[in-house]
Amino acid sequence: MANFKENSTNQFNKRLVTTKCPVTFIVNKMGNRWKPLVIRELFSGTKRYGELKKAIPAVTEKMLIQTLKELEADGIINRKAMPVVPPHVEYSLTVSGKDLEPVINEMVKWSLKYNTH
Amino acid sequence: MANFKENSTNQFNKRLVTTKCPVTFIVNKMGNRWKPLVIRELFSGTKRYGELKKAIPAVTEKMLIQTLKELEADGIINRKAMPVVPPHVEYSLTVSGKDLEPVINEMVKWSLKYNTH
DNA sequence: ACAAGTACTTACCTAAAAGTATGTATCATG
DNA sequence: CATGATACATACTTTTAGGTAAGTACTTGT
Repeated sequence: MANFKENSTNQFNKRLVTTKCPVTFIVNKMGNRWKPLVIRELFSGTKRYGELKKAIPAVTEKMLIQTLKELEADGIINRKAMPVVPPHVEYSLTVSGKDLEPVINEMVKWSLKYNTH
Repeated sequence: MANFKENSTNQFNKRLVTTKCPVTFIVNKMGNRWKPLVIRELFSGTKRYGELKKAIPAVTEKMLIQTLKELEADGIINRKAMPVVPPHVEYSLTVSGKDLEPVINEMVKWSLKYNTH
């Protein structure tokens, strides 16, 4: 019965790298599967939940909500819920979210140059 | 017994996002836990395997090798093995690897601005 | 009474990423 | 003949990101 201590090491390393490496820091904020697509949608302005869902058909509701919650918790998007029924919720980029544009532009430039599909 | 087809969906979505989203494309190439650290070391010039290991103490040999293999397979680094004993292997950035510098600079800029540890 | 519409929520599950522990090849040197 | 030095390799294990399936809340319209 091997005495595994992987859990602590894994979490320790994750935290270590996230706090010490700025690249990993930003990747954690916007590098998951659906985050870039959501951010991209919001670059063109405020969107409702249903609009985001329609714009990104492959994402499940669970993953979309989860993605939105994380982006909100990280201060990248704003969530504005209208107290009406049926519900009406609007998502938009915060200042730091809009500030991702030059970063993403550089990333896209590199990808277009080196992705020879 | 639920008829799970997650595997195919997961892989399908991964492929979909990687091919359609340039941000995900580049994140897949250099966004794993240890890749940015290795790339950063190589920005300052060619390094031996042992030097990389010493410069990044937290990484295990397995993960370092795996990281180097992937970076090599993706054309981001070069591996030059000298046929001597004990072995002498040198790693360096390729053109596309060096081309990551402006991208990484933008990423670092954003992180330093918004990481209020 | 019940369906429609919108934005979620939750319990459960799988595959992929990361980590552990240990072993390998080769030659020079003491 | 065993040890050191260097750069890996491999079998196994855990954590986590992502996915499935199904349900909830609230009100208006029929």
